Amino acid sequence: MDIPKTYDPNKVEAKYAKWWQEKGFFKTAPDPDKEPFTIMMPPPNVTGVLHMGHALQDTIQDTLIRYHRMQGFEAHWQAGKDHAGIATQTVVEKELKKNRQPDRRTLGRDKFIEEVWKVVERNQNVITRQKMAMGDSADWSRERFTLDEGLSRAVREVFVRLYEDGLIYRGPYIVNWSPALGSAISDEEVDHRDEEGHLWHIRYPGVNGGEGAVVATTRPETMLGDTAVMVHPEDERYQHLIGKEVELPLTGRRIPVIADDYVDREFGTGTVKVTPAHDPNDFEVGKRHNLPMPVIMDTHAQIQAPAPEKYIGMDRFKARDAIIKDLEEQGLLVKVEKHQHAVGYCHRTKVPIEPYLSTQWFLKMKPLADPAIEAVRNGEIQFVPNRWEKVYFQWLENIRDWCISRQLWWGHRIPAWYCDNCDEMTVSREDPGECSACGSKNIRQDEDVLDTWFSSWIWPFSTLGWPDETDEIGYYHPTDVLVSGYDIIFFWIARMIMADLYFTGHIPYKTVYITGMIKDKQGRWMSKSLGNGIDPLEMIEQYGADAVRYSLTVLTTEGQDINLDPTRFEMGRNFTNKLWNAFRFVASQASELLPQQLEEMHNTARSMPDPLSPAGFPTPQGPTEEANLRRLITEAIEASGPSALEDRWIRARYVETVHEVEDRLSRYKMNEALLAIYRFTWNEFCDWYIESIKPRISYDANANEAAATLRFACNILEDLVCMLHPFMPFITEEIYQLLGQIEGRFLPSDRSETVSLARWHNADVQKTDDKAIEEYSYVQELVSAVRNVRGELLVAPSKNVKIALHEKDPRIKLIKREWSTIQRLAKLEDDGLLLVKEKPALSATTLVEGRQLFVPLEGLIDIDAEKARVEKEVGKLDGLLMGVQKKLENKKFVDNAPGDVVKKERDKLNDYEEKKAKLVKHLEDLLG
RNA sequence: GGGCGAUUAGCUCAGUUGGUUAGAGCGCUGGUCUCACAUACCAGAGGUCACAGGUUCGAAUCCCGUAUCGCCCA
Repeated sequence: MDIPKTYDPNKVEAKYAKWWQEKGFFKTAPDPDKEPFTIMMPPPNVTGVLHMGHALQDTIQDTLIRYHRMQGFEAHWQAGKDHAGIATQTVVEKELKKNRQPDRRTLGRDKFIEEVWKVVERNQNVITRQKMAMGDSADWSRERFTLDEGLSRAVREVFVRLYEDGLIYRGPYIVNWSPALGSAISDEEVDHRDEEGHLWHIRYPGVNGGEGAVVATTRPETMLGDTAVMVHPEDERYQHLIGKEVELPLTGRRIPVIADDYVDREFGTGTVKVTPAHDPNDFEVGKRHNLPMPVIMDTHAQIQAPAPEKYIGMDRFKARDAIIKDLEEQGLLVKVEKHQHAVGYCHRTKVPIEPYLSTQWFLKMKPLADPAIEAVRNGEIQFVPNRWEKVYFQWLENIRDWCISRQLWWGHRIPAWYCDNCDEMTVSREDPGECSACGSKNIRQDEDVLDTWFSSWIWPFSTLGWPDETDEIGYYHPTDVLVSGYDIIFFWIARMIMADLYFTGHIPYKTVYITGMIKDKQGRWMSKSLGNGIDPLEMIEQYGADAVRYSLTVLTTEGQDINLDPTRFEMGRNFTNKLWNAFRFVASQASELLPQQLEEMHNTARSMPDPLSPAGFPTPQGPTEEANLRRLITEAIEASGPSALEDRWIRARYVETVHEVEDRLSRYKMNEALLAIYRFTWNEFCDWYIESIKPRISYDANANEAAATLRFACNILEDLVCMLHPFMPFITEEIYQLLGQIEGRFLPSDRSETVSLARWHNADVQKTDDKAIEEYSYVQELVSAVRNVRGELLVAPSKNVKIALHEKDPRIKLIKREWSTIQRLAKLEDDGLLLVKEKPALSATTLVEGRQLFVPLEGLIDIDAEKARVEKEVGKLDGLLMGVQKKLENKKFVDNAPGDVVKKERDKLNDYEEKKAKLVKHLEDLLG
């Protein structure tokens, strides 16, 4: 077999990504005989490309999916994409501008939407290909899009039902307005930042030249929309003002002074201006006091009528400067103070939010929130790590109504129609042809679209065919795990739970696994503007998808943020290289030896006597020969069970590793699961097992034994790649396929076509082997001890040495049995085992299991180096002894600690003292 | 203002229910191109577990506080 010397991930990965799809291994269907395991893939925005966050979350999801698929679950990973209203529309508008095409308004709604679809279709494919490159084993044939026909129907059903249930309402309220987007946004889309601003004290003169009032404000430009001045009703300083009027500077208007206990007497002057159309609190005041509510800014936050002519058309911040200047000139600016305050920014455009009075659609959240709180409170849904539950509760318990309308074109258009004849509104599942009240055909659909999250919050069931009662809903839903980041707990996760409970009566998923966020090396968010993003595809190209997955998984711990340095992918690459070479070694030996042995079996089978014919008669041809061959093969397979100590040891360690992986995965400790496999692969299979079998497979070894050993090694390696497959799907598939091609390995007939459908070897049905582990550990300790002496005394690697043990050492039998292994690993001479009564001259001394092991180094030993080495050992023991002695001298410890703990300490004390005595004796010898 | 997280080796991070000689990868030091792998092998150095108290026979781990950094909510 021709195995390339270096592993080329790009080539291999492309091959299997394609093959898996062609074979349809990841397609699922409701199957009552199998238990489902389902994950809904968080739908990525169609605007973007894959980023590191996706790479991390997809890796975790894919690992869970592949693991369960191998365990025999109908493992369904629901793929899909999100139309991402604001993001997509913005991207397309920018693109139009860049290409000097007509802008959105000029194009008109229909033409513009056509343009968006073009971009979306282009991006859709790119994203899917990227996810396939990651190795995502999703069922792409069931992929959904939030704007496809079925999901659009589901969205409309949800809207209409909530409207009919009285939870959706429409009306004029103060909303968070993003002047950059020209749209309302929800509370969650506003970021608050503490900023150093100013508090301007402005005099509003009394109507008859009186003093009037001095108001303090952080946003003087809004004064153009003031319709009152307000004081606290019990504030004795201002009793005389209540009910009077003051002049509103720059406008020529008069406004009343009202009393409302909303006012904080301690803040500023205790007198505040009231701008009902541009401040949420003032809006409430305005309603209470029946104040007029002039809107003095347009949708781009430029001043508009009824503000004075002079300011019209000015941007709000330019207007602020102008107003301050004008007030100053008129002597009405009393004082300016520095002032720390929170400013809301549009999450997407980073532009300050304008509180803005406009007519929008809202969803009452309280009735939806209560069951969602309960579902987590009673443990039906669990967050991992569970600290996020607190965040979830905090938000739901203080929930506010959700503004769901957006002044955009790209999205689900609100299914409400207004009648031009009777002013009635029709809300309907089907597009109505006429007004539901007066029957007029003169109706217009609402111009606005719904918030994107209004379609993604029903993702777990809309993707499965809801509102129809499909088999899929009954089978896959509720799903098992949601894997997502903490940044969208409010936007998405909490809302999904609310929607599912309301519409299906079920939870959407049992577990919410919250990942950390990927930051740059210095812990900063990755962003385009900083240019510090790491492109996963670039990394895949450079290191391979398996390496990227490996590194991301290992770096993920309990939802902690990851500060990612791209060089971290080297560890993944190194691991794939290590695994590849281990495979290359075993497979190249096996593919040379096993076919030869098979050939011999054929010959033997031919010359074997027919058991039914009398001895001495010539062997007949045909079925008997085949039967003989079968017998020989069966024998060969039996012979390739674990026979040597290292076989039994590696098998036992494999079983223990499977056990560890299962345990860690069940607790979502992905990194620990993978590290267990890593250690098994590198530090046990490669460092010890392969090295141990080398004598048995070398050219001068017995051919049958070598063949059996290689068959066993191939089997272990195959088990290993199966265990690793959920984490690193590509290289494991490649190795699995190539292992299957080794002639003479005698594969079981039920061996699966692909490793992705290989059966997971559950640990609980396999046996470990304590004796093998105990004995092999001694071999390891012995070898390490000799290596330590060699290393510290700078014995040349090419130089073989001898070892000497006391003739009564209880391990001598074991050493003799495992001599070929020990000899090779410790680099000993063929006859390098000496049994002695006392220490040979000029020997280094070390301890194995507390007993002395001598390394005679005549002519090589450097007394000073050996002294230094042993003194270091003694020093270590002294440290340990001190700790133990201190404990045992403490009467309280001896009296109070559990018996076994005290005994352990006593044993340690004896052990250390014995060891020390031996080494001290050795030191004395060296000096003497 | 409320909440959460972090602080462990030069760097990036692990460390279950309190009892280990506190670990890994990278980096570092010394030695090896040993017929799978130099993306490797062998050996080694390196930590007062942020600080200060407390509980306990015993604390990196539990409790209180302080400091620094970061995030979320208001």
